[in-house]
Amino acid sequence: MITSTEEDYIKAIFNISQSGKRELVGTNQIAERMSTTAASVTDMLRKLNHKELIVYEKYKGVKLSPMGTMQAMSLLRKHRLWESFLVEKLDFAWDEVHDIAEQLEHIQSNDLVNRLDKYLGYPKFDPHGDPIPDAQGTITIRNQIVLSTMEVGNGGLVVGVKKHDKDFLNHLNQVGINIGTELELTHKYPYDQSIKVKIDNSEEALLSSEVCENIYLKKIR
Amino acid sequence: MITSTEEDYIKAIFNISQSGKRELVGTNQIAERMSTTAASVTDMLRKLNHKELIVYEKYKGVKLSPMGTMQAMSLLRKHRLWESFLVEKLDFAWDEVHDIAEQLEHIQSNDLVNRLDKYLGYPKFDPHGDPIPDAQGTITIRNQIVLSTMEVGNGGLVVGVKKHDKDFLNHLNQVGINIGTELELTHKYPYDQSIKVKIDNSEEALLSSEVCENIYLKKIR
DNA sequence: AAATATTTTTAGATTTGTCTAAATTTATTT
DNA sequence: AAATAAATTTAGACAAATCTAAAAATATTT
Ligand SMILES: [Mn+2]
Ligand SMILES: [Mn+2]
Ligand SMILES: [Mn+2]
Ligand SMILES: [Mn+2]
Repeated sequence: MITSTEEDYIKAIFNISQSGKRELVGTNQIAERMSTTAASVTDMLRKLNHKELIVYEKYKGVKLSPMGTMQAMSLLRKHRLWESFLVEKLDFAWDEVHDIAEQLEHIQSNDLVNRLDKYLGYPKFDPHGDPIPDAQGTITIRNQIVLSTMEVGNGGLVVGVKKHDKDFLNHLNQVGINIGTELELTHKYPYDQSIKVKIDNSEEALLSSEVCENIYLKKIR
Repeated sequence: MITSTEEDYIKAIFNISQSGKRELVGTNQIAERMSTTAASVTDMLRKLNHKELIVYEKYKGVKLSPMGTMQAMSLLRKHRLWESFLVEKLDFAWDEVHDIAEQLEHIQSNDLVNRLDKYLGYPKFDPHGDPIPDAQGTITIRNQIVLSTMEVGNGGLVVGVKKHDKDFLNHLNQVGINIGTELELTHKYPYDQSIKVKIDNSEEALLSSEVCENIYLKKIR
């Protein structure tokens, strides 16, 4: 048995190790992600280690064990399937679903998640373009580049976003960018790394480097 | 803020006071329903009383306050809408949904439950025939009688069941009774209050008094 | 009305997840 | 390499929800 608090820690460890470069995740990183104290994290790490969900050496840092990784996949699967349900079936916007999915992912029932998967038509990606692990925990990998690394003159389709917070997604809504939007890079300003893009072959928009670093594209030319 | 444990106690108090005759609910009744000890219940009653969700006098028993009743309605609404979703959309059987809904009812989001309601087409009753409170907490009352009180020669449509446990619902499945099934009472055995019914105008079945006391009918003649 | 039985509450512990403050270890500077 | 800074762990405490055993209140029986 794993508690939903433990599940949240597992997910935090997975997310941090995905986004960062180092293999081992630090106590303070987890504390910041979970909005808690380093002391609380140490307590929990001891517990997760005892349950063999993580590999942990005092002062060295932590990584998920094979069992922990499976748990993380199961959680991502549930989180992303529920987000897909909320957007596809209940007409939520992509910036409204994260907090609700954060609760729904803890519902315990394998039957439920598999039926939900079937009901949604076995989607491969969630409303933010993140891959949905299948029932075996396997993830579809997609060819994608970060917008900030693209050259002037090239273009692509928006397939995902790196950040999921309301403020960022809302900004994209305002600019007119969503999953599936076509972008063509028309100009780069070296001074602050901001860029100009043509959106769906019509209006142009200026995007800050902050924004460019958080948008994934599938190149089309 | 109300915790999901508190929510479960509120629901237990509501359910007990509905099924029983007395207005006030006792500590032991709650303890049995919640599979916990009387001491734990007393602790929680003090807490719920402090939050003004119940009206509580030491040793006297307890009832829901107006605020507590509202909370109970909100919970029933969520529980029953989720059960409807599981059966209508995910093809669960009516005897498989209770435990999952027991978890889903604690998800916090008014927007979610109202969108779910709309998505399901504003159903008035759940898969067990229980009324679903609307967004204002109002319940549709239905004309129904308990099968055990019906006279020989009369008939009706099954509109609900009093118990929700797997074993009981499974038994009904085996006999061929579900919501909407037509029953005609053909014989009563005074010895043990068991009865014979004609199901959907074809086969006959024998039902024990235990079963008859837990089936609600809408009389058709 | 007294004795007995039942129900309910209190007292004192336990587990889980959390916190602050202090101590320890590791990393970085000088 | 010593000093300083940063990261991490330990110590000790707290709130929530639970438990067992004992005490107190209420209900029932004689
Ligand atoms: Mn999310
Ligand atoms: Mn997502
Ligand atoms: Mn139910
Ligand atoms: Mn029901």
